[in-house]
Amino acid sequence: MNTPLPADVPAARRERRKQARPGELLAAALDLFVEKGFAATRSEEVAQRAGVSKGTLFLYFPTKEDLFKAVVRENMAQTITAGAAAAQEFTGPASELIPYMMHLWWERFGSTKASGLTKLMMSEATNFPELAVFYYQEVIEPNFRLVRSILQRGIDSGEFRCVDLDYAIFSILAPLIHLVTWKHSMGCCVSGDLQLDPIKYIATQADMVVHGLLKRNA
Amino acid sequence: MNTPLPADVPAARRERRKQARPGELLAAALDLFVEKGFAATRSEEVAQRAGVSKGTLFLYFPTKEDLFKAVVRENMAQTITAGAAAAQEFTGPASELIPYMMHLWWERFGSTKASGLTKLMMSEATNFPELAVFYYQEVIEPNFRLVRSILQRGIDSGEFRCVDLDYAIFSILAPLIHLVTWKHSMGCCVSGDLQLDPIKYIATQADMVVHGLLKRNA
DNA sequence: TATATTACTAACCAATCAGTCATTAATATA
DNA sequence: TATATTAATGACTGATTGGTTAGTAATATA
Repeated sequence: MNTPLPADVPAARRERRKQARPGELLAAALDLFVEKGFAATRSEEVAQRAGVSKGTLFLYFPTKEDLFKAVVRENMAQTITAGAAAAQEFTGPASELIPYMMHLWWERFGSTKASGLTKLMMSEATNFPELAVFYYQEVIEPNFRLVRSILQRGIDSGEFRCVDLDYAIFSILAPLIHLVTWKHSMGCCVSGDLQLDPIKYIATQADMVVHGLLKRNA
Repeated sequence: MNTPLPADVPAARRERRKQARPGELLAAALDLFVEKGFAATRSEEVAQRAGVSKGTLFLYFPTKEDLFKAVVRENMAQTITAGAAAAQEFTGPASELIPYMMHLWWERFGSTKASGLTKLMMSEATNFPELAVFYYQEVIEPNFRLVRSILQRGIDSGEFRCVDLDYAIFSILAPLIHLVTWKHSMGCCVSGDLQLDPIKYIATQADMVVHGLLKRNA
């Protein structure tokens, strides 16, 4: 009866910050989608983590799907072009460009939270076909082109064997994709014995693919 | 009022087949889980496809999670040991064993419906940690051992360079996993231009990794 | 044919959760 | 200070769906 109400504990003041909300919601959604997947993430949780009510979330993103799409779009825009520029500037032989680019990729993308989107897209592709197409055009295809151009460079310079580029690119990409995919799936569960060192993993894979590409000195 | 009931159209007779149900339910669940993912698959759909009511499904599998676990266990048991036997019997050099095993893997597993479980486990690992551990122990770890032994064979015979086995195995495994993962995710959506020929893909990857492993003839 | 057993069903329940909307309060403006 | 505007809330809803159970009918047995 007489128990006083929690008084006016600030209890999260009701702030009006129209500018900041979308970004904060997207960041919270990225965290949770990566951590729990799309279906298992409750929209109220996203709102909570962003420090707003569920109503506010739907004020900025009409549906959960729209939120998901915005998360993917948001976090893919930047990293795409940066790599191409780095490759352009590199002046050494292709056999050194490959390990360089692979390490750069890890540093700029693989080791960041955004790499969780790789697994996320894989998991949800069939449930969001249009988004998968977007992701393919905006992320995958550009990466294919970049890797293809690097291989072409090595072939043109006479370093590399003449391989079918459309298939050889996966010797570089598959190990990288596998690394981040593992990190965000099995890697969380079997914390046991087999801990991979990402740097060593990439160094090994780069070495292997370069050896695989180099012409054999007769 | 007088509209006659649908008479006694057979309308799916009510059969009692205790023996056959579990297998049929597992088959239906495999189809749907692979096609739509765990969360997006409705248990009633599974029952329907198996030709029974939802109640019957829960008669044989107490929860949806149990059904999922049973599907994974069911479809992983066989394929594991077959590969090891094939490797044992092979008598040629390791450089030929690798492409042989990779093609065999495609024929026996990659091209079958069961390969969808690879992607499924990846997607659901964090939601089913215990199942992920099971999958790791029963599927992944044995495969690691098999590939490691193949590489060891090539090193022992003097064909291959001395590489770190725990990392080199991914030069073989990552491209294979990537192939089936792609097939069951992006592959469904971007039916467009880039159609990979699995056989050629595997041949290319095998060639690349063998080149990467072989000692360079001075 | 009569009775007992149980595989199977379908209607049902309870919980979950995406999305809504009337209300509230923080700011802008007069 | 008074009024208008709108960002933010949270209680609510409607639809979905995992799981239950009382009852039904197919088989076994006598």
